[in-house]
Amino acid sequence: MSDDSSSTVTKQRSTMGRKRIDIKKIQNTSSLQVTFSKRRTGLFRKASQLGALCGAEVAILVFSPHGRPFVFGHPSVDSAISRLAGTSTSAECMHASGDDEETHSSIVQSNLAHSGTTYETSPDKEGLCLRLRVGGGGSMGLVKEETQEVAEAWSGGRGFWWDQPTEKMKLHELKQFKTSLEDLRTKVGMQLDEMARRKLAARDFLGVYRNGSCG
Amino acid sequence: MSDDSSSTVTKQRSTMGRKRIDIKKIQNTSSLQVTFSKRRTGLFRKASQLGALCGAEVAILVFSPHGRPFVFGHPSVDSAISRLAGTSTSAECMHASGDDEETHSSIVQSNLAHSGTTYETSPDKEGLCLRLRVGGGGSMGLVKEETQEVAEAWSGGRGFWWDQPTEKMKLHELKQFKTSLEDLRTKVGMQLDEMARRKLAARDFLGVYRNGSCG
DNA sequence: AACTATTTATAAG
DNA sequence: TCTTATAAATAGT
Repeated sequence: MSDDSSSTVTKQRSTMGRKRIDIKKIQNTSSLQVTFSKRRTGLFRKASQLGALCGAEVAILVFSPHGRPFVFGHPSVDSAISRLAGTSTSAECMHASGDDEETHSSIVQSNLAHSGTTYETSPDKEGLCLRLRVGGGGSMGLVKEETQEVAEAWSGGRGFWWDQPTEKMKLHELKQFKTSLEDLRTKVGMQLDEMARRKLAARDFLGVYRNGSCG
Repeated sequence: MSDDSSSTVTKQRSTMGRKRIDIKKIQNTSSLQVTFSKRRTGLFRKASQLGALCGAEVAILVFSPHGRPFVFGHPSVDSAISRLAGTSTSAECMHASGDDEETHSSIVQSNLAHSGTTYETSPDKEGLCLRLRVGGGGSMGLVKEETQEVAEAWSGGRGFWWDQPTEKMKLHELKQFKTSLEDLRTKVGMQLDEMARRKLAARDFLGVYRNGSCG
């Protein structure tokens, strides 16, 4: 607006700006990687916002085209899926558990990939660290060692600790994840039973009232 | 630009436009619901785009603040999580399986909630329906019944079929989901073993070369 | 990784 | 649900 206006100096745009793209598989390998990276980040950001704004439980699993797994959970990496499982069983209980002591502000993100484990937290980084310490129950004798590595990474000062290649923490995460999955599977199984039970109950109900006045 | 310009008629803006918001829990119940709905839709859209653009496998679980579960999977509802599990085992196999016959164009969405099971597809609704027919293997003798209900819902014409209260299909989905989870758990367990194995290998490697010239 | 023109998502109404 | 003004995400460089 406030430039010299009528000059003929056609100022070169530094970029062509964003272009519209078709939503179909990107063929160029390098741009695919860039896009995947950007969009996965964006997806996780959106998920964390959904969790924070609405108090929703969110879990995302993404496998990159190369096969690397990425996991996102709100409100925390090691509890999101299990909490999700916990609330998934019965809708009746959910209203209550959905609102209690949510750590809405925490944004947690985990890459289980070879590229290294990553976590991000907004405010309560210490809370996350603590959570990691408390961790999986430690019956495998590795938890302490992992915790140590986490702690060291934290106190490192320069560079974010999630940039450290922490093989041990990846193991830790996977253990958590596995446990959570087992829990979730159990809960889903219970819900199946519950639904089967209700179906039978409904059948009985319909049987009893099939000539009744409740229609 | 081309309106009567110098008139003093200050045209009322129909809206104040979008406003910036803090990412913290929305207190107003109704706006929370609206926001949850919009943003969950947006999240699923982003996920489907990520899947389509990059050939990534994506699974999302969301529990609304009210406790209703929503599931998204790419490339399809009943296969996404299991495919995810299938590709999660070894990175080597993934590159291959990531590219074959992806139904990138399909956007599939499922609500397991009481509000009724919902699916959405962009182009290949019939493909989805077919997929549902082929479904879980049917050793429980319920699949056929479920399929029937799906088919009926489809042919209903007016109103989207996912508005139908299809208790049976929810059962179907849950079965699929449970199976997928079992598979995924198994695969995660295998990956744990794999990582443990690699760690030992690395230790051996480091042991062998601890005095070598590779540093 | 940073930049920016543009598209896309979405808060309000 | 529909619209609109604006914020936010992101494609291409």
